[in-house]
Amino acid sequence: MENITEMLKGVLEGCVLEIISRGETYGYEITQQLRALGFTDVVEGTVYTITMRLEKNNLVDIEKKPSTLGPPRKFYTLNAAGQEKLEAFWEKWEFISSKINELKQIKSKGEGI
Amino acid sequence: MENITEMLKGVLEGCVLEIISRGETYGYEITQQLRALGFTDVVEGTVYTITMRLEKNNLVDIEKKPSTLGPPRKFYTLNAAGQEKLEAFWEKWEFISSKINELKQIKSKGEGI
DNA sequence: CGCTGCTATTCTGCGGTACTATATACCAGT
DNA sequence: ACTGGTATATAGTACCGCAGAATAGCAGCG
Repeated sequence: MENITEMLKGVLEGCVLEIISRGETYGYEITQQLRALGFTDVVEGTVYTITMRLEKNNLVDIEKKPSTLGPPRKFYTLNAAGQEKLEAFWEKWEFISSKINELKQIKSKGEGI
Repeated sequence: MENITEMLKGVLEGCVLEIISRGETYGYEITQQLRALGFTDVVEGTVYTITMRLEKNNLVDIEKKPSTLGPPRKFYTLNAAGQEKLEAFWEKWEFISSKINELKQIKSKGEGI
């Protein structure tokens, strides 16, 4: 999918929160999971800026662990604030999603508002 | 709904395209339709920047008509390029929407990817 | 040992988008 | 004259995802 970057704004962070909420994980793995999901063009740098933001806003706890496959990994887990943020994300998504689909349905029915 | 602004990026333009596609309309009316849809915090300035962008990218045709209720209105209609852009928007929306809902379903099922 | 390749984090600057706030214009009602 | 609704226009700000590169650690190969 080409050029979806603008539509990912505000959405990608929510995805990262959701992925972290499923269990302790680190930046590189998050990137790969996003790619597996279908967002194939997501690069490490993008995820990094998001995790940095989560750190800055105190939404995650951090633990550094050594790896046999390279440099040490920074593992993230959601804290209480992060959980709240995640729930807020899903509420916002529900809201916007329903509104857009409403608009789309009106489209298919060919009616005005 | 509070602070959904970041998640509206890239989406709002698509909504405006869709609204215009239903028939000739102008900035102020578009704003009101978006509010009626549920995006209550959208203001004229925001819509204006979008319509300006549509103009700049040659996605709309413009016709100025007098109004008895105030200054003249600038009516917009989609041209061929605008129609294409609109279709591309819905495709992107379908894509992202399905991916996010997939993530959400995994969430509710409590499974990993 | 030097090279390549994979894993993994970090840093910086950029472009695009919505929002804020304000100015301007026109008309109707009081 | 003044307020309020309609309507377009503009400058400035904040935020987010992305590109691109640097750095680090380990394994395998010739």
